[in-house]
Amino acid sequence: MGRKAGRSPGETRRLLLDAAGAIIRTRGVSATLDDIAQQAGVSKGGLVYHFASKEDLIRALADDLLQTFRNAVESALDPADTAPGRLTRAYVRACLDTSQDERVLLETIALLAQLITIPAVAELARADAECWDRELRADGLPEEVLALVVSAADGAVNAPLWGTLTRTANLRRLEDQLIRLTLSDCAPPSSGG
Amino acid sequence: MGRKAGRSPGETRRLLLDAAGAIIRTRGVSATLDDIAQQAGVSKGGLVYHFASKEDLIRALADDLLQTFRNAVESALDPADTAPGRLTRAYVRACLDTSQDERVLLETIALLAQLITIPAVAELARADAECWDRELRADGLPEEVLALVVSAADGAVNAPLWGTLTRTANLRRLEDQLIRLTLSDCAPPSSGG
DNA sequence: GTCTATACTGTGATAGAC
DNA sequence: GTCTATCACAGTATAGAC
Repeated sequence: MGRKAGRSPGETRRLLLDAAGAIIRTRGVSATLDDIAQQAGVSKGGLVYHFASKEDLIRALADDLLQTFRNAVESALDPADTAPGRLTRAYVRACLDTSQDERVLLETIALLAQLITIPAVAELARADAECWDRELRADGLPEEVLALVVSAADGAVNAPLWGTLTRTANLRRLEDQLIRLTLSDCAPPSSGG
Repeated sequence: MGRKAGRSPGETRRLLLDAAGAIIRTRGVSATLDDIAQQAGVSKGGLVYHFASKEDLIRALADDLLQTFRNAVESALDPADTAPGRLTRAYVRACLDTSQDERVLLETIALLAQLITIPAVAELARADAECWDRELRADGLPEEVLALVVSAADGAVNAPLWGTLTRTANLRRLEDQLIRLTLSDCAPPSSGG
């Protein structure tokens, strides 16, 4: 039995991670390792070689997704924006971004919510949330504004999780409202664009 | 084998539902039917008699939790409040309610997020979300205010899902902010209680 | 009609062949 | 380093006691 693969271990890992994301998005966390391995073009044993257990695979996938979100926020940072609330505005833009085809980020969150079932992932998410809390608090915004804006952004991101169908136009308007809230304590929500 | 139980079928069902909630809260959706049955004091076969499959059990549990939230909002309705946004304010109060011991509601949401893994539950949640959307839109609030307030409330409810530890004082302040937003288009978030 | 006991099926995990 | 063979156990289905 056994064969050497025509690719590097790192490539196989990424292949398996992407396959896991695709399969679990469709069939939920109860998707079998067989299915995931097949999607990646390796055997089940091959998968288990790279990820000691299903939990290990899912934990790595969650880590990958958390990092993807962090990258999205970083990309949303406006270099010209140096005012207090700079990071918060990037956070809002990343959360409500509708430019990506098929709302990749929203799907990512929905997938993450599935993974969070696993205790190891929950712990990962907790540490990540704590990190965000620290960074956002240091962003220079009044606490009340920060709490309101971040809660709303989080709510919008979580909406698809609960089956709420959010239309692009509504997300854009909410994004504008939230950005305005970070720029002044009292932005009239009724004069929205 | 077999025995008549010293209780009605309905009581057994509720016993099993409560047990499922308790066990799944602790061990996740991967909790075994054996564990749940044992917690309820019946055999695994007995459980399967009342709920044809694990999916069926989880679907019933989700339905029960959705109804619990709906009841919470109804209880939060202020009889003296007849102004536009009446339902929205109850929704906010129910979402941010910290009076219940151990934040039962927040735990309920976290549990629901676990259950939503199952496709049948996702469909249930979608229908429920659509229902809320319809009712809240008919609540007489400007669309921009509604979207902002509901998103923020949803975000606060979902926060524990992501491991964010929300302190009671912060939730109270956010609740005040959101209620004020439903009463005027421009409530200064900085004068919070 | 309700339930217990138990056998069946398929999944995740492991040991070891190549 | 990769994969096959196999094991242990969870979810499901069924038989039959009350």
